[in-house]
Amino acid sequence: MLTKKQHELLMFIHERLAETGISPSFEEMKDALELKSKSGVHRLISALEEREFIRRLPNRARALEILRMPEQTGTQSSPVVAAPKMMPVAANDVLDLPLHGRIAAGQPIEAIEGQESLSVPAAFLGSGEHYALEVAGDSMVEEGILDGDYALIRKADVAREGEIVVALIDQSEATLKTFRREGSMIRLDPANRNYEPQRYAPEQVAIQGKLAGLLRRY
Amino acid sequence: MLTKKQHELLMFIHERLAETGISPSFEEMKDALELKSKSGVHRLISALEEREFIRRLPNRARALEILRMPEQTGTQSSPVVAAPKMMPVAANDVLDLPLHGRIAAGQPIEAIEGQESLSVPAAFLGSGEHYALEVAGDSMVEEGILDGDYALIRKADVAREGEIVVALIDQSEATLKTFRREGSMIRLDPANRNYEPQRYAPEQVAIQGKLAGLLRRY
DNA sequence: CCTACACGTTCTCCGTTCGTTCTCTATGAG
DNA sequence: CTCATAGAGAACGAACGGAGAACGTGTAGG
Repeated sequence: MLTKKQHELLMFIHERLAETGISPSFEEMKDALELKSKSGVHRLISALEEREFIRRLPNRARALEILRMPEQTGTQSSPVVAAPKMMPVAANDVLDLPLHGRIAAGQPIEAIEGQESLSVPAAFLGSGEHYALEVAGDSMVEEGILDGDYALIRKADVAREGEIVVALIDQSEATLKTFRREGSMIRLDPANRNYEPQRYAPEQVAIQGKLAGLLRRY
Repeated sequence: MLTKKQHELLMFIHERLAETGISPSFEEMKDALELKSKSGVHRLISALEEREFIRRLPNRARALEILRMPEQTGTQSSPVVAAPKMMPVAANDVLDLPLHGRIAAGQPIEAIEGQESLSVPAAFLGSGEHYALEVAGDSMVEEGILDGDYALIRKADVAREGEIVVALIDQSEATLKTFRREGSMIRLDPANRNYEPQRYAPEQVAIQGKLAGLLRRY
């Protein structure tokens, strides 16, 4: 799927993201690959984007996001049937997302007994690994996320400004909030006037995924 | 399904991908199969592609991707030709709902050219006939229904107090609103302070369905 | 508001790698 | 025999990757 340089660059980005949470600039990638010009980096990035390994916001600085890593990472969780070996999803299929529990403002995710799951058309999600959470509480009502909705979450450990994320605070409480940076701090904004934004040091916050979709039943 | 050479090549690609995450070039495959020309490789690759074992980006270097492996993993159902017989909906299936268009407050449904459709897990809907509409506008934001969401509608011609319905007014304008009665009149309530409830005589209003679900993509 | 700075984007030029296509030949199955 | 599969070899063009420079765009500071 990838050429050596593309692979090398992807690894570098992944490393940086894991370490600092900030994506490298073109300049930094240029140095890391020992190039003397950014144009090559640009082409590599475009190739990775085309192949859906990364995503980015055009004209935004350091706005890279990794969607998946090449092969290896046996992270796939096909819990129901004895997993074969993570085929890339045939585009027209249904995915059974594991329903990990309920998520509320300020409470840990309640584990759901008996591993339920939720079927979603694969075409509805991007690539990457996903899971589902039932939303509890009204902290995101102003974003149209209501109590009882099912949030479809794409696993990720970094987030960009303004994205809605599942964040684990102090390794104990998981919450669904809008992610923002404020200086060196991280701010998690609810979408409900009755609740206050919360500020944390980066070490306190672990991103567990980003909101990728929403299902509601009436 | 595969000839010996095709199988051999597939195995080689799979191995390389698992080990390095980088797909082999034609040159490398040529060597691995102990050929002296790339043309044979090309034909093998084409055969594998045709049989849907691999996928690739045309004219891109090292852009191979394995879709499945031969035999064992009987999980795959040849996606294209499959399923001529599944009339009764197996509970774990996807339904393709016709996407009839966009619906806004106060405008007729815009027909969508080219009959798109939206896949939804059958389990997610109750019984009955359904279709989908894309929501336009913000008239239902306070119910958590946002611009761009997909509303899943169950066909119906009557509604009960408080249900959210697709209503056709004077045979011309379709709108998504909460259904209420007020004396002998019908009142359609938006969920947005900026808009006013509207009152109609029963003859003016034809119910076209009730809101049964909602999908949103982020 | 304006300016500077940091970054991303695009272009041209060049050499290398890689995929594509064509022609001609060989072999085994039915 | 014919047909499908497979191989050799060569010619060609497209994509890849690198260098260097110029140009845009967002953000922050004065």
